[in-house]
Amino acid sequence: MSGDKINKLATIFKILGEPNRLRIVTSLGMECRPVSDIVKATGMTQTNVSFHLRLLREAGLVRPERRGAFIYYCLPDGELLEIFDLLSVWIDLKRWHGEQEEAGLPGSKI
Amino acid sequence: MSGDKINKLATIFKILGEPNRLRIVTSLGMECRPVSDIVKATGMTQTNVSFHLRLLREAGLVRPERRGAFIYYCLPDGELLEIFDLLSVWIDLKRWHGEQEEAGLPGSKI
DNA sequence: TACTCATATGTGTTGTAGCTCATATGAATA
DNA sequence: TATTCATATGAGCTACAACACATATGAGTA
Repeated sequence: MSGDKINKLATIFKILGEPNRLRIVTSLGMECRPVSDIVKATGMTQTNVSFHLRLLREAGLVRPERRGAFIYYCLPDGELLEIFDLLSVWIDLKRWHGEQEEAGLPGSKI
Repeated sequence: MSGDKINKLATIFKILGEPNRLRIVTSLGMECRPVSDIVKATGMTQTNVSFHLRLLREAGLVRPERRGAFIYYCLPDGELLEIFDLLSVWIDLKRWHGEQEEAGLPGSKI
């Protein structure tokens, strides 16, 4: 994989690697919601939601849409949610046995 | 999606959101390689590779395997790489138009 | 135009991630 | 067992991410 691709991928991962941001994205689902709804749904402060929305927006992970006094935010498409599900299933099935404490070599401290 | 699932997902994303770590993972591909190989392939210092390998290991994203004096690291399975490809294609096709500078509302500064 | 509501943004603080240096551990070999 | 090679780990530094507060902007309405 090219260095450029890796950097873009890492950027997306980093953006999604913040629990509050991931909550915002998943709370959207496939519907567009105004910021005030996201604030209510997540319990975060308005300032903080706006802060994270900007990063998500600049990364292209979320799309704003003004409707009157409100600004609705939407996911660009549903594929992202499908990828989340894939990874989530992967985590449940293949990994995350406890806290991965015993990740070393069997019978050794590495 | 449950809060627990979101946290686990966010943890994985955060781990993969560091370019050097992502380079380590993708440089492994489906083969197991000793740390010294990873050091050569990535150009990072040994200390730093070890530092990141620990995080990857604790997250279950990489599996160590001692062979004599060497410790080989492997990906637990290939599905992870497939997910990377999915996201990478998504980035190329749907997103990342320039630097997303024009992510606001058309004809408005939001 | 003045006022209100919804959202964005600039500034400052604080915790933590990433990195390096020095050193420890553990396997192989003489 | 002494030495060497491969890798891990603890301590300390620095930069940046996440957050809050105060304030600005921009749309709707009286």
